[in-house]
Amino acid sequence: MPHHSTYDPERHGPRRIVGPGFHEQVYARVRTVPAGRVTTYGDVARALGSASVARHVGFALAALGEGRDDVPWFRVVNGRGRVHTDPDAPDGGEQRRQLRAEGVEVDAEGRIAEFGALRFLPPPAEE
DNA sequence: CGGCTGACGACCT
DNA sequence: GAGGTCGCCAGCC
Repeated sequence: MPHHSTYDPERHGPRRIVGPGFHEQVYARVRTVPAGRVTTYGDVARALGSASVARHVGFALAALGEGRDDVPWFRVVNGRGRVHTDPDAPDGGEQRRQLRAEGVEVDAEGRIAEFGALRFLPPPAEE
């Protein structure tokens, strides 16, 4: 252990909650988000037991291939209610298109309208 | 086996 | 606002 760590369990949750099969656990939590609602990377991380793995939630979703339509990845946005950037897409990209298709308003900046009301917290994962 | 890649979030300047 | 640091690590080559 580093004798001088900035790690704070109050803020980050327990260490080393990520393990083999982590991606599948992420996918299972994301599947709990109903159509027309959104959640955040951090919310999924907390549902899995540790806020500090929000980044890995993103990694897991990034690892989804084209052929993985059983995971509604597009319902996951960042903690400020914005979709992950689709820089070169004139229409805002696939995520916005999919969200709009289920009635979620997304502005030109990628912001979700009524984010607070649409935000869905995935239930905690079971052991 | 080692090295690299990768969709965040909280806090700081 | 914008930018940097650091917390976190599986999966794939």
